[in-house]
Amino acid sequence: MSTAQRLQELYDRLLAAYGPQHWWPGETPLEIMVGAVLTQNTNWGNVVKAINNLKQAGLLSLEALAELPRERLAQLIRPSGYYNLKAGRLANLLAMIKQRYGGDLDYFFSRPLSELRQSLLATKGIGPETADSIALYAAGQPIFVVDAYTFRILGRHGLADEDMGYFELQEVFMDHLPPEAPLFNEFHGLLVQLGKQRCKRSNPLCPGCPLEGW
DNA sequence: CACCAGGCAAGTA
DNA sequence: TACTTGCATGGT
Repeated sequence: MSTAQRLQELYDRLLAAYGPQHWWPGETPLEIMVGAVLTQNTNWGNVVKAINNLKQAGLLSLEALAELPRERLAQLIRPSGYYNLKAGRLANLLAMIKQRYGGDLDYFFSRPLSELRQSLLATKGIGPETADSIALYAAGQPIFVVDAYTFRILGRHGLADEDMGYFELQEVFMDHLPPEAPLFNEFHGLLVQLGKQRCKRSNPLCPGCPLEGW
């Protein structure tokens, strides 16, 4: 069984079990980008509270966020945790987009994938997963997003080993799947859905697991 | 009550 | 280079 075939079966099983996830759970590219930073090591429910605070204050726009005092921003995103840290990270990101791309979000997202990722990764506080989440889900570009669930699930089933890093695991997907954003989008969403199902670390063969025997 | 969640960067040896 | 630690809220 080739890696390509195994990945295809993984995808098919998850899709059959959970159906389309239509990710990212956010309405605009800006909201998706902000959510990608806020969800770093944080439960999504807390991120929703933080984003709602920004929405209700009418501050969920590039201009408003960029002009917001750091302390005020921190208080608004408080429910998402690490709020001082994340306020700084958001500010770094907004500053980068302003400085390099004139604050034009559509233009920024339309840059070639390599440049987009390079700019994101050069921003302090934006690591591989956050950068790729923004590139895929906010910009719609074909890059596979790896996260803690991806390591756990693929590791448990023999497609990733312990010493594998982010970019290595990413290559497992990129090297064996067609580079299509809609596929990468759905695949990652499905992996997170499985990861959240409480089928976590101890019991790969819990009853009814869609990956039974995979 | 302890543990965890869709990371990342800085510090230590 | 390879570990370890700080960051923080809210749900289970």
